[in-house]
Amino acid sequence: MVDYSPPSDIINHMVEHSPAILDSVFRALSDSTRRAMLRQLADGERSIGALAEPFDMSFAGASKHVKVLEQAGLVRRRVAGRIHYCQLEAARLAEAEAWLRYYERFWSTRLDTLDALLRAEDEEKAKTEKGK
Amino acid sequence: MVDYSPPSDIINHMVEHSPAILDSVFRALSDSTRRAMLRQLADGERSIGALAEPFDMSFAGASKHVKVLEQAGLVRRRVAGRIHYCQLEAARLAEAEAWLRYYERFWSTRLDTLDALLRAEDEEKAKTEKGK
DNA sequence: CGAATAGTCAACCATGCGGTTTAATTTCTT
DNA sequence: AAGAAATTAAACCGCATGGTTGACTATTCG
Repeated sequence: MVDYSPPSDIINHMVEHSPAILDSVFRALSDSTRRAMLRQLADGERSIGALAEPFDMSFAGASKHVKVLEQAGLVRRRVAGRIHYCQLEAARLAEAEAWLRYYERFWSTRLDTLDALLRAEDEEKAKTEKGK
Repeated sequence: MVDYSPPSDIINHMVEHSPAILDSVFRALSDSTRRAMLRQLADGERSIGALAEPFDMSFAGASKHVKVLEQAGLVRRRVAGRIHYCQLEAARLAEAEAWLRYYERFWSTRLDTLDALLRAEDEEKAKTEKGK
């Protein structure tokens, strides 16, 4: 059985990776407006205007939120004419999750239920979200 | 096969739970000093002083960080005489992780490798960390 | 061309943050 | 009882934040 485990400096890199990146990712996630934007983006590409619409907030305000998400690497922007389309970017969220997951091991693990619960909702969500 | 899947309002509760709580948790995690403190706490209870020690920072400064962690529900405090002992509190980290995990499904899933990688390091870490 | 649309930029405001210092409180030690 | 130790509290500083408004740029539509 070959040892596929990575050198521990890679692990260390992931656990206290580039602190600045984790800083910006967690910071970006610490605002419920931005989290809601990410949730919208989970359903696919959205223009800035479309992202702004659900919130009682100026266009410029939304634009600033998107910039925060973008600078944290959570969102990629594709400019098409005068419209800026935003897309979820997985990698950075994955880093944040990796950080959390690392610590999961140290706590008691009642988290598994929670996890299962979310995964169970998988198909169901996919269905119900269709008619939005 | 019985349906164990929870009503979707529970899921909703978990995905955009109490926004204020997720706000405070992610905010607390957005500072590398506080993340380092949590990492210390992953090895067990620590006094405020012990938590402050690795950082070139005043006692009061560290105390404020701990308060942020505490108010986010990430840390519990046990006062014994003049010493305040801090302990990792799993639940809130779990909520944050649940939020992230929910979105994981929407991205591509190269994250599994990352996960496996961290879990592989499991025993190894336990060994090497002994001589600290 | 001219007007509407999508978005940014800059200035501004109030608030909060990370950090300090100094003072106060409580507990342990002697 | 006196003093040291562990910690909080309060006041303060500089800077970032979330939000606004108003002016500006670029693109599309008629």
